[in-house]
Amino acid sequence: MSKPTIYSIAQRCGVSAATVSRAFNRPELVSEPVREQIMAAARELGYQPSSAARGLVTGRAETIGLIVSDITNPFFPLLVRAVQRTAERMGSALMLVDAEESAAAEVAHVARLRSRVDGVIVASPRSSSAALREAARGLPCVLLNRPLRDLSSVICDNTSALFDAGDHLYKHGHRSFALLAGPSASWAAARRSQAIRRWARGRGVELTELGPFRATFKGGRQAGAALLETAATAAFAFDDLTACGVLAELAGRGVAVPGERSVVGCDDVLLAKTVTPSLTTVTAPMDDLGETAVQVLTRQIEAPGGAPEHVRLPGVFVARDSTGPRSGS
Amino acid sequence: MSKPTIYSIAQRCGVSAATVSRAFNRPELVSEPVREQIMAAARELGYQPSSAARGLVTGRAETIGLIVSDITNPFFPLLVRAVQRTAERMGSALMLVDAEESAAAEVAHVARLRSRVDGVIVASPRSSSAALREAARGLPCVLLNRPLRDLSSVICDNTSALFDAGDHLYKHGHRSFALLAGPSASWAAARRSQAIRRWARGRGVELTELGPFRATFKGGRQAGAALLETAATAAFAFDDLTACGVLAELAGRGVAVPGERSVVGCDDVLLAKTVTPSLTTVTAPMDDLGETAVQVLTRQIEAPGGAPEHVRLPGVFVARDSTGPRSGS
DNA sequence: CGGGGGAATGAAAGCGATTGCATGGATTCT
DNA sequence: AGAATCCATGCAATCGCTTTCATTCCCCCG
Repeated sequence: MSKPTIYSIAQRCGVSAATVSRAFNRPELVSEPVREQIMAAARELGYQPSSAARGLVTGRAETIGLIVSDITNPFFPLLVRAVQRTAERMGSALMLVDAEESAAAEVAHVARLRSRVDGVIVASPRSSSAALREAARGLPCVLLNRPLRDLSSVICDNTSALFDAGDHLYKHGHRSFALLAGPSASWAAARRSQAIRRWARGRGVELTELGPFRATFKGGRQAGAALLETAATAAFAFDDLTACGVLAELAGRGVAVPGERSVVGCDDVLLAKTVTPSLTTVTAPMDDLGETAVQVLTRQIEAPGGAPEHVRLPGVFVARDSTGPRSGS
Repeated sequence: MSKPTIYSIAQRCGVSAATVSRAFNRPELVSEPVREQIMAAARELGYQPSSAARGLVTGRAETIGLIVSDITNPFFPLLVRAVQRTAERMGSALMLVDAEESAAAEVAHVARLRSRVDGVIVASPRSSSAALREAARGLPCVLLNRPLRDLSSVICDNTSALFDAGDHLYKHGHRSFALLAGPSASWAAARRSQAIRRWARGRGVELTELGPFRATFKGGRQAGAALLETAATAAFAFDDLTACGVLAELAGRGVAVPGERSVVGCDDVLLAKTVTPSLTTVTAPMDDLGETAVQVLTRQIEAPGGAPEHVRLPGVFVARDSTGPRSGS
């Protein structure tokens, strides 16, 4: 027997297909006994409404797309989880694509998803603003961690948390700092560097800028090596992955952390807690970020052409074991 | 103007909708000039075929589902990438759901995906065999890392690599081992434990079994603590995450690795290379696993009701810095 | 020069749902 | 009692595409 449809059920219950459809979508329009009979038949036949058919008539795919620049970056899994969970709560499925770090792939994927989703979330896009704008034309779209005037965005702003991080180090007696800058193409990297510079200026402490380094473990090792050539006793790494590289490099050279140098990361990926010493870092509110992104997107979908929304969520400083009092002196 | 359809294009080009459809799907059936004209018009109008409409008539969603038991487990990102990449090459999109470690959620998600995908891959399922079988009834399905007679499966078999790991330790002079068992509900855990037992028996060395421990960082710390109460100089952790926990616990207690104890993990997640010391482990062929799973699934989709396939891919032992010669003695 | 065959195209029937409108019966109001 | 409502349901159009079958036109061969 082929897949059950509303017609199989209708026939079996001696009603019309419309009634079956209503029993599912507007149950209050169907009398109780009929509705129950229909539900029973549906369960018995293992009926599942065809989302293609429904999508065709409603014009909604009940699906959203999520494009991540690099799924292997430990930053993303928690985000993916939050997005998926929220989407599901809103009755939508999640289509995930991994751009594998290619800007070109990003926009190509947006194009490919167009016909299958109601809207997309692009996380930490690497593409140019123009390319993004063009790719999203006529498609509800929310950017994550990348502001852009004409498109909605949800960003995590770590400025104040980085100030806290700086103060934390300052209180521990540190007076000479290093800024291990992230990739120059990254909006987040620019923003973080800027925050740290401002903080250092405000505090009147010495700040040595190094980099940019790639946002990878290897890049972190290079950053660590560079750090050792300075007199800085504390360093701000671009993100946790970089920070882990720094830690590894320092450990490899027998430099104690936090004994001789303190290191702070950013993002608070899973890695941060598991590495030794555990990382002092800035926690990004992943759940909120993902949830908010989906909500904003949903609004865009329901009111196409509406004004773009911009949401800013702050990160939170968290002290762990990679920072401590300034060494000996 | 509303979304362009094949009709808009047909009208614009003075041909019928059927011709437009053919121009896309069976270009050899359309004369060259007409085809080009259609393509030009399509590009100009920004036409994107509605996959809902196509899906409705072809009965194919051109989408596959991937259910992972826990996306935050570092084992998965590479797998997701491999699956997505392969699916895309086959012209399919990927719907991802995260069961958040709940067995009940797994089967519920299979049910939810049913109507939107052509088939599903369930990675490292936690559900009971019966529940899985029932959930997959009538839906092409491939299990990853979980064999089950009536369903197709792709598994990573680490038996021989674990033998290599044992031999590697043996050559370094170790004679007393600990087995830090993984969750008892996990097929992989059972299989790995069994392999290690067999190896130890074959070698005639002492093997202390500890656990089971949860497959998390915390579980690893407990395992590390337990390890220290034994005289074993080398330990097999269930997976890399556990191994990282062990490392952290040992480091926290000032026990040198590999100086005093050697530790081997399993899976070779990203973490394994980044942790200090880097983990000696067993590399799972993620790309192959993902690719094979999609291929097997595709075959199931094309030949529904065909016999289930079972593929077994071996892991590969890789020595890094968490293992070394037996301590002093 | 007539007919067979092939290539290019069109007409139309669905695919499985949703939904506006029409209908008929029961209920209520005056 | 007749009219006005209202509720539950059915009819039929529609969403955008694929695909079968029929049609037309042209070329080639006997």
